[in-house]
Amino acid sequence: MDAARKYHHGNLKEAFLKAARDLLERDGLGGLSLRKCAEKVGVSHAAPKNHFGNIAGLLTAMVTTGYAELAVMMTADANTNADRKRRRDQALLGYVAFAQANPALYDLMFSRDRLVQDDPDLLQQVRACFVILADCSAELGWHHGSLGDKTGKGQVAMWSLVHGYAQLVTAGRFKKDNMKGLSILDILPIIEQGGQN
Amino acid sequence: MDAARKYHHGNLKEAFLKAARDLLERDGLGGLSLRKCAEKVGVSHAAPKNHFGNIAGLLTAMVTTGYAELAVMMTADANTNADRKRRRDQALLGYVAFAQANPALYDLMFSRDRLVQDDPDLLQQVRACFVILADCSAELGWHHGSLGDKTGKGQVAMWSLVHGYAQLVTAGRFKKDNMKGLSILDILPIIEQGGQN
DNA sequence: CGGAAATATTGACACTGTCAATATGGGTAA
DNA sequence: TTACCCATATTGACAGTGTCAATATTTCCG
Repeated sequence: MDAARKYHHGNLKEAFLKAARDLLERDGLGGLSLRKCAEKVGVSHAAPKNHFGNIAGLLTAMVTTGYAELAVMMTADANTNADRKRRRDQALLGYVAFAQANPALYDLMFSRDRLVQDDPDLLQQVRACFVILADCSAELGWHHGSLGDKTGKGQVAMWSLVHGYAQLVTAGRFKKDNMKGLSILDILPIIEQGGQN
Repeated sequence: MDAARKYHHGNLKEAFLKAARDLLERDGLGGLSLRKCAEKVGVSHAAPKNHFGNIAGLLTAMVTTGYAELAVMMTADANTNADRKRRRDQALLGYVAFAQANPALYDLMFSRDRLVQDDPDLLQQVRACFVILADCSAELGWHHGSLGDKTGKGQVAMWSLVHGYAQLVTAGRFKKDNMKGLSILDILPIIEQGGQN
């Protein structure tokens, strides 16, 4: 039997996730509800309970796929033979591009009280993204950061900078004329040794 | 007549803001509702409408006071004769301290779809905080940033770094052993020229 | 004093998440 | 095939939510 038609409806879980994703980016988090998802998919209002338990479970599952996509965006051209600096730049550009393409989802990915914070799948995907970022900080010219860095300063700085930049950009906080054209790569040199590039 | 007893109830607006603030930090954003605020204050469930219009108005007013408090935290000892570097450090420490003391409120202060984004009072308080941060970036040794900087790179980098750090810290994202003891001042040298201090 | 305006209450409505009870269908062992 | 079990889905109900219109109450001010 077709794996996509294994249940009464089919892959209802994935259908819910897709519906929720659409509603989230179209109407924002306030426009997303379990009942709207169910109606959009064409099932009863209580159907999500079987697959996600409650709304936190649905949001957590959706956010988990978000982190997976974020990792993909950061490593999209890692198979090319680009040099390390170019791969690092691509990862950071991919990070910001993901946030800009999915602003409401990105916000939700850092929400504290709407998710199941200790969900194993979620934690795994978060860690995967962090590892990629840690590699980026290791490839900077900082005298602090490296992959084997015991202080962790490089990772904390890189994680903070790119997350803060992504969140503020998607929130429209950089609208002044002298900030409008900047990208993450424009401000990255500031955090390298002496702004050497 | 007493200004605090000018209306039927008294300063109901401020009473609502205080109740909302308490509920927010106690039960999180999910535990905050207009009706709970009204019950906590001792008035009817529709009373908030007269003062805030809707719940977005209440949250916006609360967030606006949050930005005002953030500005105070950043400039707490500005009247002392501390040197510029010390004032800059105090501003950044105050910023992070505010976020850690009010994690749920800090999150809400950067929410996109629960606030009235174009509220004049809100925009004014946000700008006031940004100006203080811009001063901090100007007092760094960067060859890019200064108050008269036309590129804005220094301000964007500083704003991104401290916001990202504050949000990630309050979200508990820096729990690995090599990150636990770090403060914003520990990672700040990384973004200065050559990490000279 | 008396009307006007600000402020607060009441009642209603649609919408939400969640739960218990029930129904439906597929998978599987006999 | 048949009969059963269990995963899956529906139904109906409930408390809680924000918002609104209509009404009531208090304060302000000419």
